[in-house]
Amino acid sequence: MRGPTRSHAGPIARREKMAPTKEAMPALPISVSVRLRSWRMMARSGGMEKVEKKQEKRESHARKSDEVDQILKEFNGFNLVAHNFLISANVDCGSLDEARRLFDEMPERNEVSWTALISGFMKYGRVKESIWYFQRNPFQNVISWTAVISGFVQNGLNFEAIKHFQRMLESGVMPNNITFTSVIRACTDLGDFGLGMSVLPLIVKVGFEDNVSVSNSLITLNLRVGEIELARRIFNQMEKRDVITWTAILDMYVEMGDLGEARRIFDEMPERNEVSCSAMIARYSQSGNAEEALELFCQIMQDGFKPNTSCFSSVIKALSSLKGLQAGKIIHGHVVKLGIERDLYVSSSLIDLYCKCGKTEDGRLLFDSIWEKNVVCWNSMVSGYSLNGLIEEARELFDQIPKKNNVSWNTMVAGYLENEQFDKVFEVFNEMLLSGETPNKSTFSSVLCACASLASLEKGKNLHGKVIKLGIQYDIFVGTALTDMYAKSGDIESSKWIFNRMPKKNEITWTAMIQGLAENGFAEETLTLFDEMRRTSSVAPNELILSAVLFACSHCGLIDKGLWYFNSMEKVYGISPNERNYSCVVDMLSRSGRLSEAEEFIKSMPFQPDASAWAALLSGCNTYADERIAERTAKTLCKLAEKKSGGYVLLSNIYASAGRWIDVLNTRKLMKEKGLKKSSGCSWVEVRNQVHLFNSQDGTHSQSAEMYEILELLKSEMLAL
DNA sequence: TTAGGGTTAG
Repeated sequence: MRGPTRSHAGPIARREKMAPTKEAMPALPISVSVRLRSWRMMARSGGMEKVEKKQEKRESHARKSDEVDQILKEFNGFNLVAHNFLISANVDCGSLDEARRLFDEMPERNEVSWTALISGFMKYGRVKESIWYFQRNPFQNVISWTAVISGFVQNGLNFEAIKHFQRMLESGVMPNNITFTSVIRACTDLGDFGLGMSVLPLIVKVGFEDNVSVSNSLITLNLRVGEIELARRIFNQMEKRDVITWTAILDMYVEMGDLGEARRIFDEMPERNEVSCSAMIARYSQSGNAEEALELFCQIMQDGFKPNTSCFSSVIKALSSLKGLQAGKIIHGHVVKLGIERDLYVSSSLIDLYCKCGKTEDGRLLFDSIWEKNVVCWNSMVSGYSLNGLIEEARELFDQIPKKNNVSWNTMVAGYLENEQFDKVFEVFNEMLLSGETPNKSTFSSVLCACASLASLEKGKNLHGKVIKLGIQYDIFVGTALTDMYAKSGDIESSKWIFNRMPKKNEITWTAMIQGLAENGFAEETLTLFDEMRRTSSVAPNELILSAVLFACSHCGLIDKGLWYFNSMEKVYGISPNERNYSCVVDMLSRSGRLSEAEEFIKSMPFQPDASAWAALLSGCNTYADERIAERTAKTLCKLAEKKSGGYVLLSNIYASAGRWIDVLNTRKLMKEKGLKKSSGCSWVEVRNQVHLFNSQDGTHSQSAEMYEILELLKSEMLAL
């Protein structure tokens, strides 16, 4: 039989009911005690899989139970210590009902019996039952109070934990180091720095300010709320430090963005264990330093360290970002060999790995092989489908998720965005709201991005209002999405307003703003902001930023500056200029009349120049009336038009913009002869959150007849005036 | 009775 919350081997002592005797309770022999303890330790350290394997080799589960029964019989059927051990052993294996049965049967219980059951219920999320026993517990000492407080914290009920801490103090029981550790953890999880630090005077009063566990939890509290200096001060003041202190301090440097220093600490740590190793690998992996994560993993393997499941899940994550399918398969082999493929962290990251490497079917096979899937497995598979363009499969699976969380919704929203089905983005977003799930930073950044793609200012403004209500408008992801949305919708002032108030900006934030300014024609501001970025931030210019800068230089007439930026792209920033960048330079030179230079520049391009480069030159030829170059350029454009479908339309447009109307007519004539049709233009307008499309050739809009009627009416009224 | 580490969305 399986327990309610995880797989278990079943109750340990299925014994017949014995008549308990209260008198004559000799102490349990040490050998028995040790044997029971080792059983318990085994259950604890390795989980039931390990226990089951060991049992297969040595003795059957039933025999072990018989052995325990035998021991109990030897001691007149009842021994308090043995019973307590049995309760703990059952708790460790998740057989809570058997633990309770044993407890209820006991003729006499001590504080250990009570605490074992109370903490046992807490451990498996059965909070109400835990409290029921706690309230009836005659031994409400510091240990059982602490068991309840830490139990609340484990179950995410942090306010309850604090409340019980207050009640404990009111009842006159003094906290110990473990109580303080649990209470500080509750404050950390609540993100309440003030509350956490308000416990400090009591810690000093009771004399635990030098305790390693208490200091460790205080360091973590400070790091979580960004009080890095205070965390460092606590660390410096500690006389004794353990492996947990050192692991926590790794986080401090990661928080400061100094992974190099974190690695130095890791290398110099006086003591390392599998947790500190997995912490370092995870930090590399989470910060996008996949190669380092992989290297460290290999190194600790070479050093003979046995990686745990955390190491595996982090290294698989690193491999999926590197698209390391082959290495991933090797790791998968190790995982199977070690029998840890059932770990949900490992299997979820493996699904992600296969999908990120384009092996969606392999990901699905793995997904189907998992018996007890959690929501992360589902989300990983949904995400896998959508990133491989299988958005319908993603939606189908999404609909089957038994208990969706906000990541499930965000995955689906992001999936539609990635697959450019913007109307679906809003549809799922609305479904999400209706389901009662609260959107978060991730949701808003995706939905705002959809608004930016549609240049849908009304929807974007509406979402901005929601974002303000949640107080997340200057978050790096949301702020960037808002900056981009306003810029793409043409509201550059609002875009600048958000950008200027963002406390932290990354490469994408700067790109959105610089590109936004350039595309909205604010050339000088583009260049000023680019200079500011170089002076004040550590962000390196990327291809998009430099394209925007070139575009701005071209529009400002800053030819030499533009050429200087163009030349520095490869030399200084290591970015190979693309066709767009080359065309931009051609445009720049042509606009300023340096036509021969522009023509030479086109010829020097490392790839086949596209129509836009020649078009820019032709436009310049028209402005500066250079017939010779114009003729050559027009011929080349004609050849290009023949090669490409739709080339004539482009050519005709180019001639039109260059004012060469005879050539326009000739091109159109040529198109007619070849039986080509000009594609129709269209425009759209957004009314009450709905985008209405208008086609220039056919009246596709359902209400076009009514619209024309109203137009006629307006016309006649205007004429009457 | 406790503190440090892991997977999926942006």
